[in-house]
Amino acid sequence: MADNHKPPTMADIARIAGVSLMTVSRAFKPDSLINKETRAAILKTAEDIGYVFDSTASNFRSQKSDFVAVTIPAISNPNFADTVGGLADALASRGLQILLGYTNYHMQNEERLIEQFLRRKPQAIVVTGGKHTDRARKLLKNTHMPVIETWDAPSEPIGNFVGFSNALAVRQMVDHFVEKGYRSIAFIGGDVGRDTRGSDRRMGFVAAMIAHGLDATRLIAAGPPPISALEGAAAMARLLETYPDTEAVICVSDQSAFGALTECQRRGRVVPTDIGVGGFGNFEIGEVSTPRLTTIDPFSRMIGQRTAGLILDILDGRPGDNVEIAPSLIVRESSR
Amino acid sequence: MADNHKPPTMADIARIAGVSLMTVSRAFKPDSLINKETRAAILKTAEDIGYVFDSTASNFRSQKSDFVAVTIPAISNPNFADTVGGLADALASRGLQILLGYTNYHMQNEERLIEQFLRRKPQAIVVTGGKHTDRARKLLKNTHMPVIETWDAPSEPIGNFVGFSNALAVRQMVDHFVEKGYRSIAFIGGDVGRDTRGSDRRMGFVAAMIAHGLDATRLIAAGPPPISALEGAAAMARLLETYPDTEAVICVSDQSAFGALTECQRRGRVVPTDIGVGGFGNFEIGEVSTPRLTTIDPFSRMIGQRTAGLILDILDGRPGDNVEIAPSLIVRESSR
DNA sequence: GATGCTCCTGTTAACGGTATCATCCGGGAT
DNA sequence: ATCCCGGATGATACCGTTAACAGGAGCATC
Repeated sequence: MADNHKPPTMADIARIAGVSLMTVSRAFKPDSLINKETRAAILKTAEDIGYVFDSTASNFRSQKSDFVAVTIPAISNPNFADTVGGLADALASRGLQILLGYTNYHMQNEERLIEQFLRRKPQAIVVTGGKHTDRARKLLKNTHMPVIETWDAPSEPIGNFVGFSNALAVRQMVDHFVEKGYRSIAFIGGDVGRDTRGSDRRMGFVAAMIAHGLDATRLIAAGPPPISALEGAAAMARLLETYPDTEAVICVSDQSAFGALTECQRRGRVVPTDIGVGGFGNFEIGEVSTPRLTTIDPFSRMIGQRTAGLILDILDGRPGDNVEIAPSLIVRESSR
Repeated sequence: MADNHKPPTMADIARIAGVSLMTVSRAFKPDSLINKETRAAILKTAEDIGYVFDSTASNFRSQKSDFVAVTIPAISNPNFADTVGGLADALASRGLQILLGYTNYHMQNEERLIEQFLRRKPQAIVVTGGKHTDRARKLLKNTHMPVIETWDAPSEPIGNFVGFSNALAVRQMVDHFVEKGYRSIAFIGGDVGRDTRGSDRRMGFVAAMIAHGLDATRLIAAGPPPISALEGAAAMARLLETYPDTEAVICVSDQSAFGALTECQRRGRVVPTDIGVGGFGNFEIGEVSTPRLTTIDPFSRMIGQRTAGLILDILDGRPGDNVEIAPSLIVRESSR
């Protein structure tokens, strides 16, 4: 097969098939008014000459893309990966493509990504969390496309949101621990302001402890996210040195909770008898550890699916309602 | 700020700033011939009227996008996530955007994704593995853009590749186990043909065992990928029931190896004394388990970085050389 | 026979940037 | 004065598709 210099266009197909350019165009739209045989002939011609539909030209002329832009803190966090997976699968049925960007937990990067994404005129833009730079907020506010914030329930959402209050979710865990008799409870992580979900969880911990009339000052820093199991273990070591009488610890994620758990075991502290451990995220690691981790399931994948539903609602002109996810406490053997 | 009906274009800026359209266009290209003050004035005007650059129009007219298309089996696999992360970071410096798609370990999905991606005329296309449907191969062969296969070292690459032989990587592990005195060695996973990396690893296991003159028939199925720790544990249970005298097991991934490890412990088999366990992938879970897992580090992130380098080489007209990654055996406490 | 309707096809004019080439200006070399 | 040259700007055509509108053919209805 000789290589001609220019890739074929619809005009080439039109000429060969003996129809007009517009008819060729229609042949490529699934639900357009066109004779079945005409379409078949056109598609065959297209296949024969190796025609490749030009989405760029199509998007340009119709002034809308088939993209949905999404920013997440990190692709390596299974929670966000699940959310994106749910979103992508649900949107694929409508032919919508995900445009994915990683902020590495930096709002500055998020702003840059948003700016880039807006240039492509996506059908909607999905961001993680409810905290953004002023400029990012302004950019999102000024746009006319659906804006969805996820993994949070901001009091002043930019557009809509699909998420939950991280603070309230942690409160569930504190309530559970207190009910089970733990009193001296510590929190690991969420010390770096830029991980807004982490610090929301820590703030939720503090508020809940105060509400129970308990000491809310046992806060251990674990550094910037993402917090690995090893960092969780290091934080646990510091915790036990600073507050040896700690009865329970709640960690910002299952990763760090797993690390904390192993550190307890290394030091001969029996979980959950000597010390209770709670995580966040319902990662697989908490399901296969010994003992298994008490955690909070944020329904990561569902967040993605509901986000997709919300986007489609809005695009179809239906009212777009915020979705409050209700994270669920999963009690396992790492707590009494 | 009242909302006018149409978003502003370069023509609007040109009118307001009193320059030609072309000058406005130049103001947005970093290294174009334009007076510094003129550019500043134009950019200020743009900011004032809330102009958003239209990448679609730009890509359309210049007949090239700033996309690099990438397909991976699953976003939730940390190895692939790392590869994409390395790729995305390295390409971002050149303003290239990743267009990411998940195949869910199905070549059919990969074919569909490739077809979609080609319509956007990306600068390059990156796929995972060296096995594809006939149609996908044909599509990739016919295109004129760089095609990179990763995570494999195919004997007949479509374009270039950045990867390694999964079979040879596993051979390293077998050699290590044999050297340490293990003889009755089993393999878990890789039974489903469609996970080509998994089955390559299993084939590598079989070949290596035969080369050592050992029994290569202890193969345990673990079902379709991705294989969770729980599935790894179940497979281990079956292994110990079928071949109680097994001295060591090599698993298709660290996830499944961790599951196998916990199952051994549940049954009172001491690792690595009673039984040796090896994984693949150098996941964090193998670093925090007790004992820690002997594994193979495929340098996931480096695969992404080197892929980016290769793409840039080709785009810049430099020769594009295949990159053979040399996965490295990491011996830890799960093997003697 | 006129009218209306459905189904299908065609003509034309964009969409918003950039490639290309032309032009203009000021200053240094000739 | 003339020429040349590099920096800066402008005029114009055009990338490949689709929106919008305009028919025409065939058939049923009045």
